[in-house]
Amino acid sequence: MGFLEKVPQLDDVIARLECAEHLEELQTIIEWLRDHYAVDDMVYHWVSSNGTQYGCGTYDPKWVARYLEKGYLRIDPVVIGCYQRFHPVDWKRLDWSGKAARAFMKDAMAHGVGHQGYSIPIRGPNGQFALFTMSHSCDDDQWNSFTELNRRDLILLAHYFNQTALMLEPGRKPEPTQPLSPREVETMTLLAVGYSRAQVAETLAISEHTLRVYIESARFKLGAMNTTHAVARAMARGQIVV
Amino acid sequence: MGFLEKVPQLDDVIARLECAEHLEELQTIIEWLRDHYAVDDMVYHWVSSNGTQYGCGTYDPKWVARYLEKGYLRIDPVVIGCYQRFHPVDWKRLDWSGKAARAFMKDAMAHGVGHQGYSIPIRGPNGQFALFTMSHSCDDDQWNSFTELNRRDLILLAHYFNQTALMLEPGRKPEPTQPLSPREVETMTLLAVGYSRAQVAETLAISEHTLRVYIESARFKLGAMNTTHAVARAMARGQIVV
DNA sequence: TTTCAACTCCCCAATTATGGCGAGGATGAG
DNA sequence: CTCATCCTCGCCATAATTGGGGAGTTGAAA
Repeated sequence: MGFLEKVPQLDDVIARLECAEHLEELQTIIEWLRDHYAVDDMVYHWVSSNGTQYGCGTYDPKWVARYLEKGYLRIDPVVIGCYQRFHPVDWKRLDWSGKAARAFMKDAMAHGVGHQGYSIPIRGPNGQFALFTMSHSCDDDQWNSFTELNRRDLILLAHYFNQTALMLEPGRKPEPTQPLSPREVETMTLLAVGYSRAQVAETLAISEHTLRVYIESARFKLGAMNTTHAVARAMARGQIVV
Repeated sequence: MGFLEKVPQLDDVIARLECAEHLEELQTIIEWLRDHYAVDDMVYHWVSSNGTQYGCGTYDPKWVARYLEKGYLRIDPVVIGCYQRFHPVDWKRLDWSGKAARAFMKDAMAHGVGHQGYSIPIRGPNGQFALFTMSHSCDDDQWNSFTELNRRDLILLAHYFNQTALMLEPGRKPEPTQPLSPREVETMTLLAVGYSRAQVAETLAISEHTLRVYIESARFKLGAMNTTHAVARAMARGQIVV
């Protein structure tokens, strides 16, 4: 029997997610889900611009604090593995070799994290990255039947959950994106694919002096310190497609 | 009545998607869907590293050729709009002001693209970006009832479809991502957020000479021409989180 | 134990990017 | 018609980046 199979209220959950306006609501919903479906933990948890982890669902606060303090974000095979993947993934299929990873797992289990887990990666338009995770301490058979039977529900849930979480993410909204002019976009794009200023000027058939005007105005619009920063921001904000 | 509402075979479709190994299969499935659910067009369509559009579902090949030739990828409000969004979006809610956008729409409709549309953005781990689009020529009321009733099915479908399309995307796989060392990652990350070399060196408490070694080796590993290019590639490949 | 990758430091000269200045024509929105 | 924005071009001096060398230590994996 799957855990979520018996959830006719999935619609209600999604409806609540769709109109959620604060992170606290996500917390409430996720705790409700956990309690009703006997999963040890259901967690949304996301990573963003500076590698910060903003939200953490129902993990023990002590564990969350330790996780952040120890910088586990850059060690945790779940985060690292999902960051490069398209698909939802069972923790067992991740790469747990490596000393740091094993030490991390040991520490996690000492803090009450289940040894079975399933995480679904979702990405936002500006490089935001979120995980929706379920964990449990049951045996392999039970766990497999859970994930196999309910993948579809879980994906839908994760999709709504993470989308909501990413949209509500603090510190993202007050970044008004000033549009770049077509020439500026071309300039930034060519720089991003490795052209030097001289090459870009030649490609666009303009003088290098003119090119500089574009770079500087783009840098200004993007609030960037230098060309590299400007290109990085333009990419991160989706203003250029590279 | 929704279009997809009557689709008990959704499960079959997803099962086929899950085991698809070639792009042709997606084409087949999408044509089947279109025929059965009376949507003028169902399209998967994706954008990638160099802004190329690799796959295009069931649009008229003439239109696809024209689209590519004219560089509509950088004009199309559907692509531009969805690229910055989390949520599925109705074409009506996009920004169609601007001369280029209107000219594009006119051209599109002249080539048989419906005036109603709904697109769902999905992203992959390395900056890949895909759209799953449905279009139709019905009136607003019919269209609204379609999108409102079936959003959930569509999202699931889009999720599987785009994920599959992105995974099968040609030209992505043979790009072996050479891992960056921790120091290199730190270097690239700090450069991406606007630090100059001197500032990065100071932050990492190493000499600027050492820093140069990292930058150069990262550039080498990433196959980049210069620092800006290296940072752009590292970002695009998800090797740094900015 | 050896080997390999990562981390650290140094020099010099050439190339490239940047900062600040000014200026004219085209185009589209109000 | 006017204002704003975009596109285009120029100069000069300074600051920053890059290319090409070489070399020692540590630590983990084979």
